[in-house]
Amino acid sequence: MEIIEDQLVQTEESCITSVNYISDALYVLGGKWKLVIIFTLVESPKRFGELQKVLKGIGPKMLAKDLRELELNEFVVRRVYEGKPEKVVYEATPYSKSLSKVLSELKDWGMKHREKIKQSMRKVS
Amino acid sequence: MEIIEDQLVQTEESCITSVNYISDALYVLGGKWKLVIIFTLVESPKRFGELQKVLKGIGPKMLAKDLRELELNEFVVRRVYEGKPEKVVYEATPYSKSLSKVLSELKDWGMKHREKIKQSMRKVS
DNA sequence: CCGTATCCGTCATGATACTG
DNA sequence: CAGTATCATGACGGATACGG
Repeated sequence: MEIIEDQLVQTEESCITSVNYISDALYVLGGKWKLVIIFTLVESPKRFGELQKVLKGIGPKMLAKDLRELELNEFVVRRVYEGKPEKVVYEATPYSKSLSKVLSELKDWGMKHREKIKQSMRKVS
Repeated sequence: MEIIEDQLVQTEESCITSVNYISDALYVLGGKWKLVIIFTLVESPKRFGELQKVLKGIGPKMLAKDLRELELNEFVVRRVYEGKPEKVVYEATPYSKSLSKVLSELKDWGMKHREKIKQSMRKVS
């Protein structure tokens, strides 16, 4: 019995380690918008207003807050170009690009998920 | 000018579509615990108490709520085995397993991220 | 052991108005 | 255009007690 317990603890340990990695990731990437912001900025740099348009539904406060946090964690660079009206552009860093696999897997899964939802809606109706 | 606008709208459109897929995914998987719960259950089915132990820090209320939602969205099956003390086991469905790529990419990224954090802490000290 | 019920505090999110 | 200020709401989280 105790031996079995030990084995369980072992397997649980490695599982817990993996869980910690995922929790770490979610700690910096968590929330409703951060991953989406990173995704759109990896596609191309964008201005504040453009981001608001692409991320339908986000308010300026949340967007500003998330951008600040993403800048702190080095996912995003805020560049200011002086000029008549000065231009502010947000740009994804190489570190953001290290997330591209995660993002593309998530996007693929999201596509399949949407298909599944559509089908179950057909069944209901 | 209007033609350029149209082109921008085109590129934005495809970007927005991808954004929607990711938002869809985050809608069902979002929050602090859902992905972690799915991950541990994909490794092996677990009981309520075991989950509480593995996910250090989650309270019974949150765990119950997330498990209920995951059951609704068909990520998890709740199985009850009758017996002296009846046993309740939560099990990942095949649909959860369709997330395995997302999860392993996220885990890998989390590992690298932890390394990066460690290094930047060394630099500071 | 498996949860539910309750209370309560904190934080994330949102809507809107407003300033440089 | 880029963001801040303000206010409101709900999600999340912790503690504890309780019932099946």
